[in-house]
Amino acid sequence: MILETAPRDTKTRLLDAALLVIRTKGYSATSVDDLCQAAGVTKGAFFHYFKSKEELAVAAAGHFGAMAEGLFAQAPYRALPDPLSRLLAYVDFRRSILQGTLPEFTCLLGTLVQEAYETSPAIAAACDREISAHAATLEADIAELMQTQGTVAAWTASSLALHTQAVIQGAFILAKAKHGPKVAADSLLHLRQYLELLFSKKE
Amino acid sequence: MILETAPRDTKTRLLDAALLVIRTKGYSATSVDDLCQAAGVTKGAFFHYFKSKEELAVAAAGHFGAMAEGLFAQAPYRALPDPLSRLLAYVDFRRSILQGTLPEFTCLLGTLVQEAYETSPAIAAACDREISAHAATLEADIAELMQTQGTVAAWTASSLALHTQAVIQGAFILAKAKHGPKVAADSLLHLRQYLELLFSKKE
DNA sequence: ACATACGTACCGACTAGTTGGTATGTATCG
DNA sequence: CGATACATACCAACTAGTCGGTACGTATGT
Repeated sequence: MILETAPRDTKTRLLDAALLVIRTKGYSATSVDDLCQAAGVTKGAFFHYFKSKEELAVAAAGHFGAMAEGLFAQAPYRALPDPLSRLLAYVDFRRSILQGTLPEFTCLLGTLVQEAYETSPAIAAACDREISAHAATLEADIAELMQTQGTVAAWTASSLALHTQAVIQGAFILAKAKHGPKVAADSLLHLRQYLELLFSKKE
Repeated sequence: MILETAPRDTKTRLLDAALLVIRTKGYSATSVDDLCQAAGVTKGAFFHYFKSKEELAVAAAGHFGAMAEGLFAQAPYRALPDPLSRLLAYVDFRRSILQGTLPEFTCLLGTLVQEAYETSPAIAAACDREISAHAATLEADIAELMQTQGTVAAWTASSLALHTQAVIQGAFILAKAKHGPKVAADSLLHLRQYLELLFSKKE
């Protein structure tokens, strides 16, 4: 039995093209024709797989989330033994992937949600889902840290996990304004220092 | 001599409309007709004052920056005597203005630069200018703090000032994803705590 | 073995509406 | 008078989405 390679290929090509083009031009400024051209696919194919541009955006958010999940799950820092090392290494890892051009390392979800939060509930929900899912991967380590160190605080593990994502998203915006990753790397260093100040035991 | 109220009025109406509409729908999704309708002005008037949509965006960035400058310059916290109080009160003030709807309290500059950083150098430069100018108002207090406390660090006053802006921008993105200001307020509390951990003298 | 039937995966011309921008007019003010 | 401040009509280009058609693999019936 021969598995058809074509169908999945075309759909994936469109999703991959969406990641790049939308992160470069923004969602609204990206036309369906742009996407088709970047994917090397016709308009007929586009609307065969997605019934609207909005549906493509929702699927692209899922595609981006799945890609990120794979990237971070496979990353070497995940194998570190204690939660503090893992948390700090997560920030270091995020800093290390600030490579290449801006559309390559910035976040599709932040781009999408900023344009669509008022006009497309479906896109906003998809972005929230993926961002929150990624934050949740940090929450376990943070919760463990708080417990073993007996942290008493006004904030929760969840709020700190989301704060890390806020810093990352904000770092991307500054990187776009200044057209380079340096300012983002600096901001991640401040985030790292905050986590160290919170959880490093003072001897 | 009677100052003509009309010309400046029309131009300001367009700029004010731009602040609201662009923050709601995004830059690309906002048409010139949208702007004219929101401002109660015709297309002829629009192109009388701005020779292109892009030029309007650059002017709107400046308008937003000027508005912010006034708001923060007049804010009561500015009168506090010591730099640490002023810095922490700045964060508290930013938290206190997370009121009303999202388009009312989010940042036009972050919205604009994310959409235009690759496609419009003029808009990107305008956003960078305004964001950096606002960050600079914090830099003096941070530098003074570092000096009086003899802070020895790998980071600079400038990088910490920019980091505060990254947190704020990222907080807005999360607020948009979750459609409410609570997550943003929580993130600002983490920023406040970071600043306290950095600068509060342990007695 | 072969015909019929059907579903999936496309293709690309087309349309109705929208876009940023222009051309040309007029009204008012100094 | 001439300059400024609009208003209105208009246009070429582009927009998302549609639709009739094709190519091809597979299942079924005889």
